[in-house]
Amino acid sequence: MLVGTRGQRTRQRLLDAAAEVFDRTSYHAARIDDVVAAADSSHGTFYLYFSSKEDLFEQLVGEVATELHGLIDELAPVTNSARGRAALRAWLARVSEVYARHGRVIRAWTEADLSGDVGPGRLGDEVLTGMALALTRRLRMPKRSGLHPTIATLALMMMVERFNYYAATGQVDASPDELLDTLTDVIMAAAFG
Amino acid sequence: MLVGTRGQRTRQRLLDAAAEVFDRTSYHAARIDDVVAAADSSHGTFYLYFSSKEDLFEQLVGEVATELHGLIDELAPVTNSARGRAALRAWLARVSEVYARHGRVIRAWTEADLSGDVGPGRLGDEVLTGMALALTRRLRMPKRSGLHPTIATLALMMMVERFNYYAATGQVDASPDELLDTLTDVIMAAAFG
Amino acid sequence: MLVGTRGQRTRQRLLDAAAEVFDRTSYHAARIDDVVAAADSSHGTFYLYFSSKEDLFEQLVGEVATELHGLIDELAPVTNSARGRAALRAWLARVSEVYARHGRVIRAWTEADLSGDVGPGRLGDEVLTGMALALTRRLRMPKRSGLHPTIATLALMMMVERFNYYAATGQVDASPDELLDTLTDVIMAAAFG
Amino acid sequence: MLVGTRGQRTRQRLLDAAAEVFDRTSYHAARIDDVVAAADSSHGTFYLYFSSKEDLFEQLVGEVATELHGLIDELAPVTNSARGRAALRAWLARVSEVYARHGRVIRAWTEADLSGDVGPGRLGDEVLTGMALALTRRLRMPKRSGLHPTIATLALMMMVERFNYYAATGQVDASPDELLDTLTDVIMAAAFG
DNA sequence: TATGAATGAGATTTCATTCAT
DNA sequence: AATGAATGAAATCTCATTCAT
Repeated sequence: MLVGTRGQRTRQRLLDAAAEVFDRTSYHAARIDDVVAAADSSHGTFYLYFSSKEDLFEQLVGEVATELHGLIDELAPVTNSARGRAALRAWLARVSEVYARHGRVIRAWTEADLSGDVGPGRLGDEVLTGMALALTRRLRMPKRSGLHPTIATLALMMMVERFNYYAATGQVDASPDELLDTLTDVIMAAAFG
Repeated sequence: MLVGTRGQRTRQRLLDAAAEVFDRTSYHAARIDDVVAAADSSHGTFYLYFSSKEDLFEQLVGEVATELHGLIDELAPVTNSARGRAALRAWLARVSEVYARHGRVIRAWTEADLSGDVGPGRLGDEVLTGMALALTRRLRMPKRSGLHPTIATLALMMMVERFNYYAATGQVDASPDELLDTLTDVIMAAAFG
Repeated sequence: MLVGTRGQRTRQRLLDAAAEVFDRTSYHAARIDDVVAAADSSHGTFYLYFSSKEDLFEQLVGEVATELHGLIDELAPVTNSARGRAALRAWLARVSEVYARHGRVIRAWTEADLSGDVGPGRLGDEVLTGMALALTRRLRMPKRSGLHPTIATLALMMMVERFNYYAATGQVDASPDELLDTLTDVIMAAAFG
Repeated sequence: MLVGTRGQRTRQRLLDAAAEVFDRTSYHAARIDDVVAAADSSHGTFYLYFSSKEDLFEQLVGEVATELHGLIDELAPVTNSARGRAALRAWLARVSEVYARHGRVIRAWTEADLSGDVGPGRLGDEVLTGMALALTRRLRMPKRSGLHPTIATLALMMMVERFNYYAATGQVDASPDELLDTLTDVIMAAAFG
């Protein structure tokens, strides 16, 4: 379904094409030429909507980062109960869903050289830390567990992130349900024993 | 300590310089020019020892991959006991130590576009799967745990890998001991409750 | 005061905007984009009134060239007398006035690459030579002065042109009166000693 | 006669070719492609010696500006005498000689868009003002002449500059001697009557 | 009469690789 | 064994002009 003015549709076509090209190759290997060819557009048009290749990438990543960031506050309290487990699993499902939908972009994001100060920053820095913090707040770990709360949840979120990343890029041989169950189980087991 | 013939020392200087440059920037952003400048050498000399930029990278990564691969068989059985915990922690320490020593190269390896068939392949494919397999074999999880053995250990290894990666690149605010304790605790808790 | 049909007003808006943009930058650096933005118009509209960027420039310069050309015949005879001096000064004042009013366009004209056969030609070729000729005819230099009549007046007109140019673009630190007096004095002194 | 290392000769070949191309066309119309073709070199080589097209131009202009600047202090006192006239003429001859040798570059310099703060600056600003100052100091004008000393000499230097410029670019129909005599005569007449 | 999205030829610049010394 | 000048294919980016609305 095409929406928006002609310009907006052209811009979206370029974004979609870029996502596809970044996926096929990588941020550095992708050429503007490939993107405009995939979008059936032209160089001139490209620079009408993006000031540079880097700008295109940032706009692309920006969308995904915003979506992931929005998940941070959506985790319900997770207690050692069937209800708690369900809440955690549902949240992980939402995370997975974002990865499934934007896997190609996240892949390029992870691989891109964004070590400079500009750009959306590394995946692990803001979004990952934010999600780990959500887990820290919501996961009602018993005191006696002996786990360092913030470090342990950060580690667990890294597991979640990496696993979804590999799953989204087809490098893990497991069904979505197995994946979700396993992640949920590991986190519940780590938190509540 | 300088060893080897003049040629061997020159080759090593280039390898060291490449590691430094890859760390400062990234595989794609790094130029031969930067490498030879850092090594106080010249373009001509570079191509005496490496057939291409990719060849340089492969030789660099090869050393680390070999070392990580060697760790696969060194994990002792991990039972739900103080001894089992100690064995796991010791192994994780060795993994961390490799990351600490070669973090810059692993970082470039992870970020590089090696999706083609050439090169040492992705970190997750061979080495990570191999280490997960080792964990599967050595971690004596009770049947009743409900965890899917291979998938769960793969997830845990992803956690280990990512955490060490972030730690090696200075992006995690935790001491080496805290890091190791946390990883060990989470794995023990996940496996034995 | 807005005059003419809507179309004529639009054309004038574009001409005014072009004069402003040429002044800010230069003929080559000025982009159609800048002109239509300054005129609050659009690319499509621009090409309704001008067939090309060069056409715009020619129309712009044409006005000024016509005006300067008209001055050629307006110089009264200049004798070695107060009246002669006054005639010369009045004429120079008119030249200065044109420069003051159209300085920005003349500046672009002077700097533009119009070495081709098209366009209004170089400032020095037609207009400047014509004005020098007027000076030659009107300046009643005594035979004994030893000056080569046509070459000397050409040189003096170059002085006039350059000085007005620098003055119009604010690069000379002198009042209009000082400027006129100096030019008049130099020419009178050169011609009559 | 080719001198210097291979690199220095290549750089000089590129500078010479650039002077030729700037002359044939103009700064803006000249393409790197033309320059390297004229120098029988390549794009890569070009950027070995110049960081950009602008840099090339600045290096080219720098040489000429330095040479012109060097003339500032070489003017001997000019009194109302045959000796003074000879001193002035000799100095003007040196100025003309620089214009004859570097006319093509000065032409490009004058036409180039150097209104920004970077670059060697406009011809009139430093060099021209400097030469006018030299004239002010050296030209022993009688008090009673009524001329404004600094403004009048600035005007005269503008005449000198423009005239040499047109002569160097073949737009004036006069022999070098006529040119020099005329400029000398006009300045002497203006200063001493 | 006006618009502005689209175009594409052509410009500048980069960098892995070669080769004469 | 080492050098570094030279290369050129290929990348990014610009902008005068066109055209559908």
